[in-house]
Amino acid sequence: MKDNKKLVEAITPIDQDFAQWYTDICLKAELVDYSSVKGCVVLRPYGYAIWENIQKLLDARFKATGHENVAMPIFIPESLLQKEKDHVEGFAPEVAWVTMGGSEELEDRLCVRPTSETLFCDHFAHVLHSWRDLPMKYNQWCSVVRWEKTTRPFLRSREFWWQEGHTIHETAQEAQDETLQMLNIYADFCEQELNIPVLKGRKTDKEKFAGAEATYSIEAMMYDGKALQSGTSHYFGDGFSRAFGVQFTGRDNQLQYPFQTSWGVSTRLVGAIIMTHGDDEGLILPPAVAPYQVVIVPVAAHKPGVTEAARELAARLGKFCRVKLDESDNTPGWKFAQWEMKGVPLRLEIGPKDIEKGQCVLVRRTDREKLFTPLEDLEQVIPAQLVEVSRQLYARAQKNRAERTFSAKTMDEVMELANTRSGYIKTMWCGDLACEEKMKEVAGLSSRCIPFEQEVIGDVCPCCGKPAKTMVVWGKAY
RNA sequence: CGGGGUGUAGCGCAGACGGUAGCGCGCUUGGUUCGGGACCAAGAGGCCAGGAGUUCAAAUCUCCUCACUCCGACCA
Repeated sequence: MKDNKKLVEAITPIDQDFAQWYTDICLKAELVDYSSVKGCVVLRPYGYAIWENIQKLLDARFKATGHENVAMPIFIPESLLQKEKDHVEGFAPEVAWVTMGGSEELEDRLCVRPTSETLFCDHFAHVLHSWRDLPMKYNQWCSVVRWEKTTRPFLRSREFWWQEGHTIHETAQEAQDETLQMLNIYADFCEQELNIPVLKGRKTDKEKFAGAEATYSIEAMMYDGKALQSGTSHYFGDGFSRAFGVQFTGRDNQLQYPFQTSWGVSTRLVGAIIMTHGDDEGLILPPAVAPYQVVIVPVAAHKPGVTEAARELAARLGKFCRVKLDESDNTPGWKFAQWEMKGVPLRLEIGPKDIEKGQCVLVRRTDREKLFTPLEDLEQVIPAQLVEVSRQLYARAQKNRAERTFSAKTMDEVMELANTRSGYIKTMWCGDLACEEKMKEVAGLSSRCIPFEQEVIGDVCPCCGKPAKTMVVWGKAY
C-alpha cells in the first residue's frame, strides 16, 4: 500500500461518486464490456455466470410451480403489435424496426420484440380450444430490445436478457392468484438467494404496464437510497384475449375469453446486486449466485507442498461448492485485492505455516473476519460461513433501507425529506393522478408502489388535503 | 431529446507554442520474490475517434460528424 500509484485498477470511492463507482465495478470486475452499438453491452464470462446462476435458481422455481419453457420469434409484425391499443401506445416510442429483408423493403415492417405479449396472444389463439387446455403456463428466457435514450449497464440497456412468463387461465381468480404467486416467488428469490430485501406492492395507474389491468412490483433500495424496480407481475384480465381473439369453449359449451398474466425479471437484477451489496473494495456477491463461492489463494506457492495442498483442497471443495484456485503468479496481496473486487464471498488462504498446523485461513468478504480453520472441518465450516455471508448481506441491506425510509404528513415534510435525504418517503394519497404528477414536479419523486403492508400515517393526502385512500411509497428511481 | 464532460498504446494520462509522439501501470521473455495490490533487466505495442478545411507542415488551429460518459426529461 506504500505506493498508491499502483492502484490503477482502483475504483472510485462509493460515497464520492456512486454512479462512477457503479461503472467502475461493471468494467473492472469484468462483468461487461461496451460494444460498438450504443446501449448494448457484452456480458463477459464473470457477469454472465451470475446471470446463469440466477436463471438456474429461478427456472427451478418456475418449473416447480408448473410452468413450461418455450421460445418465441424475435420479430413482431406491425399489424400484430397494433392490436392492443394501450400496449402499442406504451411501447411504440421505443421499438426498433426491421424494414428491409436482404435488399427488399418489407411490406409489413417487423418490430424487434420489446416484450412478447402480442406473440403469445397470437399463439394462444392458435392452440387454445377447450377449457381442458387451460391453464397454459409458459415462460421464455430471451433478450428483448427497447430503444432507450440513456443507457447504463444492467440497469437500462437497449438489448437486455430476461425471462417473461405468460399464462392464460379459465377464471379471473386463477389468473389473479397466478400474478401474486409469481410476485411472491420473485420476492422470495430476491430475499433468500440475492439477499436483497424488497418491498411488495401494486403500481399506481400511472406506473402500470401498458395494457395491464393491474401491475405489481418488487422494489429494492440501492446503497444510495434510490429505488430499483426489480421484478414485475401483471394481471391483464381478458383485455388482451379480446383484442387478439383468444377464445375457448367453456364448461358450459359457450365461447369464453381466458384471463391472462405476464411477469418478468431481467439482468437488471445483476445491477441490483451490485448496488445493494457493493462497497469501496468492490463487488460483494450473494453466495447463492456467485460464480465462485470460495477462492483459494496459495501463499508462497513455490514452497514444498503448498501447490499440492491447494489443488487437493480445490478438488475437495469442488464437491460441495463453486471454488476457484488462483494459481496465477501474482502475489498473494494482489490476489486478495483482486478477488475482493470481484466479490467472492469467501477466501481460503493456504501457506506453509497452515500446512504445518493442519489448518487454513478463511476470510469473509463482508467483514474480512479471519477464521483459522482446521482442514478437516471445511465441509462444515464453509457452508456455514456462506450462510453467514448471506445473513450479513441481508442484514446490512435491511439496515440501510430502514435508515432511509421516512414518512411525511405534509408537503413541507415531503419537500424537506426529498431535499435533504435519499430514500423512501411514505405518505398517504388520495388516489388522484394530479397529486402523483405534482409529487414528481415539485419533489422529483415517483410513486414506487402501494405496499401490500399498509400503514396509517394520517387521514389526508399531503398534496391536496382530500381524504386519503392508501399509503404510497415514493422515491427516486433508477 | 436538452445541458455538461471526454476521445492520443490494453488502462490512466502528458504533449495545445503547428515541425507526423511520450510517461506510469498493464502485457511478453528471463531471473529474484511471495501471510494485504513485490522487484530487476530486456522487449512488443499508436491512421493521435472519423471527415473536411487552413498551412510548406496539423495530435496541436477552424468547421462538421460519431462514440463514450455524467446530469435532467422520457420509459422497464
